[in-house]
Amino acid sequence: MSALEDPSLVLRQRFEAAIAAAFPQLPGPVDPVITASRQPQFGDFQSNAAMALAKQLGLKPRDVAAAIVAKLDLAGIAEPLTEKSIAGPGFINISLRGDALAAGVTALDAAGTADDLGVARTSSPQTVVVDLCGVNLAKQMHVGHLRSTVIPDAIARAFERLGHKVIRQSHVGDWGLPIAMVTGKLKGELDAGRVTPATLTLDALEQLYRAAQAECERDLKGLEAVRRYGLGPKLEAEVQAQVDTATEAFNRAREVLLKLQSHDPDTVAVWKLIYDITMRACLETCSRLHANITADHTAGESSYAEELGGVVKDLLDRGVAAIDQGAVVVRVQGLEVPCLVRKSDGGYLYATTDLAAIRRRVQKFGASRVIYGVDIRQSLHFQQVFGAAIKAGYADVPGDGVARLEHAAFGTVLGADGKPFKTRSGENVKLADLLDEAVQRARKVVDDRSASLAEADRARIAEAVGIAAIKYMDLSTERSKDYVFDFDRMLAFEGNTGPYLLYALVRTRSIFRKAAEEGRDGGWRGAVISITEPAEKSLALALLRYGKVVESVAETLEPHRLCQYLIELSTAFSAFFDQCKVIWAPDDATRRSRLRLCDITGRVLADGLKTLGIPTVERM
RNA sequence: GUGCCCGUAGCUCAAUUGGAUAGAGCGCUGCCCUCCGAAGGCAGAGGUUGCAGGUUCGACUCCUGCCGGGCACGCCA
Repeated sequence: MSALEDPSLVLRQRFEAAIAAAFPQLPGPVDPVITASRQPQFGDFQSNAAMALAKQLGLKPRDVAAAIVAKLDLAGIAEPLTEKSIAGPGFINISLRGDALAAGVTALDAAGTADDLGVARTSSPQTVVVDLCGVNLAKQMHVGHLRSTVIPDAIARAFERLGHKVIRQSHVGDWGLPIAMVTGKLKGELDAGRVTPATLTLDALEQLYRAAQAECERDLKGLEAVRRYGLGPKLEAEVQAQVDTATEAFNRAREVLLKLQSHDPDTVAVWKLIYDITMRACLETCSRLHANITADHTAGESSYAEELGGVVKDLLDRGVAAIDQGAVVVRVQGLEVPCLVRKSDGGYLYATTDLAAIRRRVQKFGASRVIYGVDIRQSLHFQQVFGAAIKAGYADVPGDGVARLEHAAFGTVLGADGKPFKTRSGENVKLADLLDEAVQRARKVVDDRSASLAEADRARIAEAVGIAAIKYMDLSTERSKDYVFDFDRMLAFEGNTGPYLLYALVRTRSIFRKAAEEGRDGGWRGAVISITEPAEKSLALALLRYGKVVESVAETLEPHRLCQYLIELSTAFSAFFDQCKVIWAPDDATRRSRLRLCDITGRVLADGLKTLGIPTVERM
C-alpha cells in the first residue's frame, strides 16, 4: 500500500520527522505509534508516542507532545492542530482533511492497481502450507469438519490475497488399522454379494465402519471382571467367546493391513472403492461450502506410508529418538510426555505421519510456514510433533532458518445445551444435513421477502444466503473459543451475520440498477471523489483500513478480524446510504462521487467476502 | 495429579497485540419510509471485564495466586 492510499503512513513520516526535530538527542527514528482513533471525538488517528518518549527522556508526557506538535507539519493531510489536540496523558489527536481522505480513496481505485483495493502484494512471496479439512475414509463429514474446512481455507485465501504461494493439504485419514478393518469388512460383504460397488453409498460405508470396529472390540475388562468376581463358568464362557471372535476379527484386520501395505491388488481395489466414494462425497460438500479444496489438495496418510520406516530410522540413527519400553520416542524439551513415533509392536502412529508430512512440506515444498487448522484438543499432539520436527531438523528451511509451524486451533461447536453439538440420539451431525437445513431456512425467508423474484433466482439466493450464514458464524468468533450453533441467530438477517453483509453488498449494486432506470448513472467512472459529510468521512476511513486488516488475518491466522471489519464497513455504508442521497444528490459532481464510493465499497465488500470464502449474490 | 484453553452488558460476541469514557448485534424504550432496498438508520437504558495482588504514566490485554467451566495427558487417530 502506498502512502497515498494509507494516510497513517503519511502521518507516520510526518511524526517521525517532527520527533527527530524536537528531540535531536534521540539516536534513531522513533515509531510514532500511529493508530486509528476508536472514538470520533478523538479524531481519526492518534499518535501514542509521547508517553513512552517522556519516560525515556525524563520529561512530562504532555510537554513531549507539545514539543512534537510544535515541529509537526501536517500540511495537506490533516486539519490544523489546536490546544485540544493534545489530550489525556499525551495523546496527539489528528483529524484528516476531507481532500486527503478523497485522495486516499481515489488511490485505492487507481488505474492498474484497482483490483488490489489497498491490499499490498507482498514483495517477498513465501510458500505457505495450510493443512485443512482432514476427513476420514468411510466417514461422513460432520460438524467438526465445518471448522477444519472453513477456517483454514479462509486463512489460505488471506495469504493468497497477499500474493503468497499457498499449498493446501488435506491430511485424509486413509490408512492404518481402522481403515484396514473396514476394508476387510467391505471385502467380505462384496464377496458374499450383499453389496455391489455401483450402489454403495458413504452412509452404508459408515455403517460398515462402525460394525467392523465393534467386531474388533475385545471386552477384556469384562473378562477380567468375570474372572475376578467369579461370576460363573457360563458367563465366563460367553465373554471368552466374545473376546475370541473379536481377537479373530482383529487379527484378520491386521492381515488386511499387511496386504494393503504390500499392494495386494484385490485388497487395494476395495480400499480404492472406499476412497473414491468417500472423497467424492466430501469434495462435493467442500464445493458446496465454497471451500477451495479439490482432489489436487489431497495428501492422505497413505501417501506417507512408505516414508515412515525411514523417518524412524533417521531419528534413531541421529540420536534424536530413543527406545523406551520397547517403543521409539522423541523427547521434547519442556514437555512431560515424549512424542511416540513407533509402538513396541513395530506399528507407526499419527505423530510419525505428521513428522513425515512436516519433512515433506518444508524440505520438498519449501514451506516457510506450515499452518494446521485442527481442533484445539490436539494442542498437545502438535506441541510434541512440532518440537520433535524442530529437534530433528525437519523444519529447517535450507539456508533460511526454521519454518514457522503453527497450530491454528479452533474450539468446539456446541448445541443449545452448551454441550458438543450432537443429534438427539447422540450421533455426530452430518455436515451435509446442516447445510441443507440452513439453505432450507434461508429459502423460507427469501420466498417471504423476495416473492417477486423468479424461482431459480430464489433457489440460488437461498443457497448463497444459507452457506454465507453458516460460514460467517463459524468465522466471526475468535477461533480458539467454542461457540453455540444456532440457526435462528445466524439467519436472523440482522446485525452481525453473513446475510447482513450480503444485504449491504446488494445495496451497493442495486443503486446502479436504480440509477440506470432514472438515467442518472453516467459519468461516475473515474469521477472526482469528494468527502465532506460525516457519513462519507466514516465510510472513507473504513475503506482505507482494508489492506491492513487482510494483512492482520495472515499474521494472526484470525479470520474473525476480517469479519469484524466487513461488518463495520457495512455499517458505515448503511449510514452513508441513509444519510447521503446518491442518485438524488444535490449536484451532478456529488452524485458521481457518491456513485463511485458505492462502487468501491461494493468491490471491497465482495473482495473481503471472497477472501473469507463466503459466496455472494447480486440481488436478494 | 500435571499441562493447555476459556471466563467481558440479561443473551451471542468484539476490543486495532499495552492506550483515553470497554464497543457491536439480539432483546428492551423511543424516534426515522409521499424520497436510492426498513434484511436499514438515529438515540436511550444496560458493566467493579470471575476474584485478589503485582508490573506500568496507562491493564480486558502482561506476571503471580486463587475461584468457576472445558479439554488433553506414551503404545487409538
